[in-house]
Amino acid sequence: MTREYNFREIEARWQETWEREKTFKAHDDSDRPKTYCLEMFPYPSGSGLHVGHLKNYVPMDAFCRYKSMAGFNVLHPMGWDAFGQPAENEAIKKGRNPRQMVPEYAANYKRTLKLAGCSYDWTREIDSSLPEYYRWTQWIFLLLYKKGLAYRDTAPINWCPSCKTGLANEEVKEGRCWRCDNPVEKRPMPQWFFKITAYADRLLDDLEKLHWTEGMKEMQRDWIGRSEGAKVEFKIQNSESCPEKGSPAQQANGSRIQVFTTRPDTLFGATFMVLAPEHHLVEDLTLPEKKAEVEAYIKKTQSETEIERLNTERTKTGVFTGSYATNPVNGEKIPIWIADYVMMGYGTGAIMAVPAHDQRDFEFARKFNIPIRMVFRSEGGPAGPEEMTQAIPDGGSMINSGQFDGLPNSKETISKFIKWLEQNQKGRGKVNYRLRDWLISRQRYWGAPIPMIHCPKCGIVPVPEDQLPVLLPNVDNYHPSGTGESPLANIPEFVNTNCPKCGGPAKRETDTMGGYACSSWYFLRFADPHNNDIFADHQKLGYWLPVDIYAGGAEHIRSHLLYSRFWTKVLFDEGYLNFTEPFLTLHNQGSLLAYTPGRKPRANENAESDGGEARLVDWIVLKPEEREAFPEDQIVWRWARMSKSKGNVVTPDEIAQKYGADSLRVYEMFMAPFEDDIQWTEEGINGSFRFVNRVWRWITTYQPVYKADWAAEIEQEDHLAVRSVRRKLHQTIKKVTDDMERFQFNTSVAALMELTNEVQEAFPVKDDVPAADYPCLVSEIIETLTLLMAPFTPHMSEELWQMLGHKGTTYKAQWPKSDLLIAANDEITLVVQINGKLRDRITVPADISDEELKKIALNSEQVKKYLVDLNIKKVVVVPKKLVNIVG
RNA sequence: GCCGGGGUGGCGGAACUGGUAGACGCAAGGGACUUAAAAUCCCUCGUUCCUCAAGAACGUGUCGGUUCGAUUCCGACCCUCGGCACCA
Repeated sequence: MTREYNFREIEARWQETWEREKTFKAHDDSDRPKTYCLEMFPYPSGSGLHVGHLKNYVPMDAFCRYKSMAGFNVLHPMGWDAFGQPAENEAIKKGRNPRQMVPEYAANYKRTLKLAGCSYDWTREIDSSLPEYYRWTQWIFLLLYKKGLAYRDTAPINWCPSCKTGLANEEVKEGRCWRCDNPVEKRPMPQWFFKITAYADRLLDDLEKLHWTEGMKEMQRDWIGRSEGAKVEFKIQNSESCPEKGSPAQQANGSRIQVFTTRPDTLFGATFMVLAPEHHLVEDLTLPEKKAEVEAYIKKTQSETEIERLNTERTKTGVFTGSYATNPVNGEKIPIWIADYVMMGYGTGAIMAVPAHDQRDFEFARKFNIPIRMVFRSEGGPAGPEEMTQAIPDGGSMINSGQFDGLPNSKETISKFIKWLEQNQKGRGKVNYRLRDWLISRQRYWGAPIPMIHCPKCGIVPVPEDQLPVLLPNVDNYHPSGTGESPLANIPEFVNTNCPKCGGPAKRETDTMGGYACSSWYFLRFADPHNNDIFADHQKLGYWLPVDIYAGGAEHIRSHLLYSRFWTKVLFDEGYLNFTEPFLTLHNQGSLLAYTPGRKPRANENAESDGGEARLVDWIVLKPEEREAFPEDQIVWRWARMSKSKGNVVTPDEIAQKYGADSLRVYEMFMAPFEDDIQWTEEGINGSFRFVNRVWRWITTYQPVYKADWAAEIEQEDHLAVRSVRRKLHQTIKKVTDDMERFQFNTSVAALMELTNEVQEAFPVKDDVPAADYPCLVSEIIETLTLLMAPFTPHMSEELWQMLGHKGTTYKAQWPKSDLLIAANDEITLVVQINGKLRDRITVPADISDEELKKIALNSEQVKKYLVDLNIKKVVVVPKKLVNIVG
């Protein structure tokens, strides 16, 4: 009586039904508790979705379906991160206008997500490149500006010569552009920044509230990089060549150099100072006779890429400026050097160097013969600098440190130094961050225009809110200018405007906002995506937000999450939100790996890689055209992340065609935990396909036996002979429910497989109509299994559900409840150990007492033969589980 | 170098708060059905010893510790993946 499992027809039909019935529409008013589940919205690329992308979408979809069945009002929206460089670069490559291209690509993504059976509320679809969306991105920019959190500054920025635009600090990975992987340069440019550093402590402290893994929190902490210490002022001594007067710059700066140090306790050991070559005082501090040398050094460091400078292995270099400073604690005259191991971007760009207790300073001092002075010493350690082979970071007690001598080298002593500095006005306690302000300006076309106007009279004036959005003009040529200016600068109709303040002629800001601006608040928009009066209605935000479960790639941990958390806090401070953290729980999905042919690099391929001594490559993917002629025995196969560029992608379309979307879903959830990578194999998906088929076959076989009112009569039915099946059923309900809550899809599927195996053994699939021995139990299994499968195989479950005579969708059906009495085992396996070694397993009643357990264990034939020459010292009994006989 | 995750059969992976290691699946081998194949169903499947069985020993990266008992806890080390890195 089995029916054919025609998955192609079934899946297409139910996808249409869901769309027609708006099954997944989230309602803003409901008695049910809400849950907001969100995947990071994708940039819809031209190559479309492959099965690897579904590693995120499919499990999250199963989770949403489960939550809906468990009684929640689920918000599960989707949109497109379409504004920014990836889309623009793609459009340039294809010679297309992003305005037309993006919707096409988005439509293809949407089609594929529907094909995979994903349950999105498409009425909330958003596209960050549409004016009705970016109007609010601009609005938030103005809000930040009003709060003094958006500012313009000319500073050396990370410049990607390939993308021809500036990059935020977070977008630089190992000195390379996160998008195109080319080395970045430093370039001074007037740019817009967001003052995220003002929120550094809150971004750090609030991590405590979140259900993120320790690893993810730690990454955010690392990136924020809080360190406590002191800011200390070193007076510049007038140089001997011009004894009485400092240069104008020296006077303007009060003739002082500010340094940040985490170790003010080592101040007495500071025997020189080092400034970053870019430090603004360098020019003034350089004596005429040192000028040539210093300038040559600066030139040399400028030509170094960020990558070269990041290399910690190389030896220290630097030059003496000829000037001296005064050590504030002991009045000593110490030389001022410049060296590239001091970075302008961290702290004040200047350090006090304590060679005895800092390894970098030690190396530098040894190389340039600068005195080394210990300021603490421990017993057994080196007695003096001449005995040192490396810096000693801490320990022992203070020496050579005036009134501090004898104190232990400890945190308390550091506090005493800071107090002393503050009392004597030589410095003060200071917290420093690695985090730098967020560079938002892009000299590119495809982004939200920064809503600012430059007026010759009034200066920088924000665009009034009622004039938003500042529309991105439609143009033919949107290529980067290459001059460093945005393409918008060449469009007079856009640039020329009137000052909102004085009405006079003025010019618009031509930079656009980087894509991260759009993605820093989209999760708020989903609560109320079509609102034209505000970015989202306060009440709706209050109902839906914050996001309960957020899932996405680990590559976004530092930038996107940091920026989103920052904006959320700003909007909270302004009273727009009633929560301070947007994403309560966070999951990072693993990737899908494909077995990929490659080859060893040729001799020249590593040597001349751009950017100097870059990473060593030991494997290069074979391009399809290259593979044809490549000798088979020289191919090196590896598991590599699926991506279009590697030519190893598998599309959902081809898999849905061959095995069905439901089998694909089961496979992606079953093969590994959510966070782990999956090695894609066709055999694997075939295994999932077999499982789905078995469920289908079993349920359709026994469907004639099904009675919808089984629940009323099942307690009267005598199914003692098959009670273990019913027990297994209820154990499985519990197992799957618990695992879903913990985001453990792989073990959920495994539990369903176990159940299916056991059910099939008790009620085999035969060709003839099965005997209806236990109609109520069979009905319970049919119904429960159909529903338990629904999150994993939604199409098949809908089909079966309808076949059983139910109206409506499984999405709104009630998730099965486990009856703990039925699930309870009436027998347990007693494990008998002797000295911790397994000797016997005995089946005993579940309600057995400890005494009986002990008795049974000692009487076991298996055990007895070991007991002959064993002097029993002790018997450990673990209730209802185990007996360990110790001799 | 620092921080974080992880090392379990031929493979992917299970094992709740210390208590039966290897669930579930893949691959492999054998068998049933079939003219045949596919599909399906049944059996075997960590290693070693023993002719087989019964049974035994070993076994969760390595070494050591705590414990009646350790994949699980502690210490040291090795490998691997991810993040950060002349961060003052």
